[in-house]
Amino acid sequence: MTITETQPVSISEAAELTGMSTHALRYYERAGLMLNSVDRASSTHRRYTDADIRWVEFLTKLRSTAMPIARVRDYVDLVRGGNDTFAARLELLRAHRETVIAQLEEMTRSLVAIDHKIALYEEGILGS
Amino acid sequence: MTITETQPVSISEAAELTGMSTHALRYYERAGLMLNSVDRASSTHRRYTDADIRWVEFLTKLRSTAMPIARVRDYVDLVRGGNDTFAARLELLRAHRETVIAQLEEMTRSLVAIDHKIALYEEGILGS
DNA sequence: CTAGAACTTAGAGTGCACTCTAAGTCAATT
DNA sequence: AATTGACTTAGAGTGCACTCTAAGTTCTAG
Repeated sequence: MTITETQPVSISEAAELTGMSTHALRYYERAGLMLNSVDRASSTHRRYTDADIRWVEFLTKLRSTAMPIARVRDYVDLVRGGNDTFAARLELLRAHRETVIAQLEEMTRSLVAIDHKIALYEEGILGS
Repeated sequence: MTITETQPVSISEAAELTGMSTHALRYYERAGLMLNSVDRASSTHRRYTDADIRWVEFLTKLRSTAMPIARVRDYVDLVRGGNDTFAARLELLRAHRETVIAQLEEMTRSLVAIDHKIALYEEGILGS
């Protein structure tokens, strides 16, 4: 019977679980990133389900790879569009994948340059 | 005699060489990121030396690894501070290095999640 | 010498992604 | 029943990093 927490949670608990602020969670919902608007208990207070939490976590992955909010919304809109949008979603994610790889490469190149400068400092060689 | 371009260049040429806008180059100078203010030919027009260009390129590496402008300025101030600041500069760069590595790790984790979703789409399994 | 392009400055404007505020409502405790 | 604290909304405010504008100056070509 050890079923993992399946009770919907308040916005502040959702914030703790996802590492976002309550403000940001409301902002995401207003920005149309929430797939279906979060349920309300007492007709006003939000109740985040497990699925909501997992969705926010996926959004966070998109955002942490520098996908702009607008692009995230495009993806969400496609998901809302149903099965006809499978190909478009796949294309969007693949395109994003390429930008992420490019970012990783640029970052890695920059890191190498920074490491090089660190090495020069460690050898006491440098002036700038 | 094949000496590489060593003539100072105009701001628009500097922009082309560094991939930044002329606006951004002026902004960086005003923000105190330029080590020593760029020389002026005709007492008004900027002349970027090779050293200036290389410096901007290094700044770009710091920026492309998400070092905030304010932190970059801290580093520049240390460099201006002379040899006494070697240890502090090294420390700043090492600390930044850690944040870059953390960023790379998070990005890579997110990429894995995105790849996983792509794979599900490719197998025609998914709904969100 | 003149026209036009490129440059100068200070300061205002932009876009993004939150973040905060105000004024009020709801829930839990005393 | 009243207080306290978490929640609600719409909308304003913030911080960052540019980016643009206006009004004027300087360089270059003809």
